[in-house]
Amino acid sequence: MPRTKAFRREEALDRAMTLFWKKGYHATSMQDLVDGMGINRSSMYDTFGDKHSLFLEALATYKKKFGPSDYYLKFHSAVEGIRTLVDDYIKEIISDSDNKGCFILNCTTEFSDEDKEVNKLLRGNLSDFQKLLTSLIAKGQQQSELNDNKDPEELSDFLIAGLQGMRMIALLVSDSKRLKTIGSNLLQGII
Amino acid sequence: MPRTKAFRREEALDRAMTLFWKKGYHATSMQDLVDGMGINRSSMYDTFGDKHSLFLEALATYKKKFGPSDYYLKFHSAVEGIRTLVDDYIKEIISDSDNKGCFILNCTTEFSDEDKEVNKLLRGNLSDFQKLLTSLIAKGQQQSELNDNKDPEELSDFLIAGLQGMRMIALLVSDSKRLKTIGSNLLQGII
DNA sequence: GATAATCCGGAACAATCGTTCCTTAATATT
DNA sequence: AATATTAAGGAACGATTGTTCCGGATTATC
Repeated sequence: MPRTKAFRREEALDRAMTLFWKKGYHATSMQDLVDGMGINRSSMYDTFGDKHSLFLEALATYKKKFGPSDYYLKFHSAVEGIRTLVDDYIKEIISDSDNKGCFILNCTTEFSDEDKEVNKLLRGNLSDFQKLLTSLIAKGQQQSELNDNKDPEELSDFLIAGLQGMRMIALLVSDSKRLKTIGSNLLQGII
Repeated sequence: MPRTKAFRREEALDRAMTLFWKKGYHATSMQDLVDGMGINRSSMYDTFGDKHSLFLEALATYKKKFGPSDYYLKFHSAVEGIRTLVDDYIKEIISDSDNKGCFILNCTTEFSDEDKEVNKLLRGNLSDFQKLLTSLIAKGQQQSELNDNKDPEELSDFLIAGLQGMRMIALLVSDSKRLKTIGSNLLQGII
């Protein structure tokens, strides 16, 4: 009976994610979204509800696609896992040609405490990141790849701070060599 | 002949700074500013021009008040200067009870490349910060307080990334002990 | 006290904001 | 072919956006 959907929900959501990612929540208008998502205004409201709901879905999509992944736990060497994670992080920054930055970090500054739902997602992402790195570092210490004179959790905090700060610097300075140097200094900090 | 100003320009600008700092550029309306600055709408336009000009002044004010200061160069021990800088940074974060974060970092994510004037100010701030830390680290190496096996500039990048990332984390997690631990790990990274 | 500069209150502007609604077109299932 | 569901097009809503303008109140200087 029903007509098949003429647009793919997932694809439209992907485009919304990119728009919010690039311009932020407040600066992105529904008109921008209608234009950028390639679907009708009515379809947008029917499919995603209001602007805020659409934004939450877009942010959740980003977290799923670009957020912490268990992939890095699968390396035999924990240190190799961490090194790959840092390298991938830098690659992601370098390939961000239009300087969108990290959607999560963008939201962290845009919504201080004004939006509880957004805040919960952001804290969840940070928590996931911390758990991942803590596991990796603990594993590296058990394998004696890493010095075990420091708490894995505290080293994880240190590493996350460094990576996120690196992302911020990259928004103002595009010099891949400098990023790589920061990355290598961060790795030395946890060995 | 002229009536004396009934409000102090500096004080009004200070309040505008706090408003933009807390909510960002796009989310702060002129009505918010009229209410928050405590002056009349007409006076606001007469004194500061349009919204964008007011914002630039507010941001410049922040940079002057909270940006990199040569104060830390005056310590006899460079390491003590750096340590004090890091401690002050952490104190500033902790005392930020309503989670405004860093105005500069907020702007870095809000304006990717859309505003050249803002971007110039942000890059200037980063550059000043780098020069300050590079001087401090170089001085520390000359005084043999620091190991000189690494380039001061690269250590400065490393330190800035860590400090800025710490600020981002603090927006989601309020735990001063964790911040201090990150700070001490950062200091160890440059020794 | 007259003059001139400033501040204030508030109305008004066009433009845009997010959102809703109605009508028409299209198509997969019965 | 009839039906039901979806997408599309577009007008319209009230609210808010940034900005301008005018009239009146205030006050330091002459």
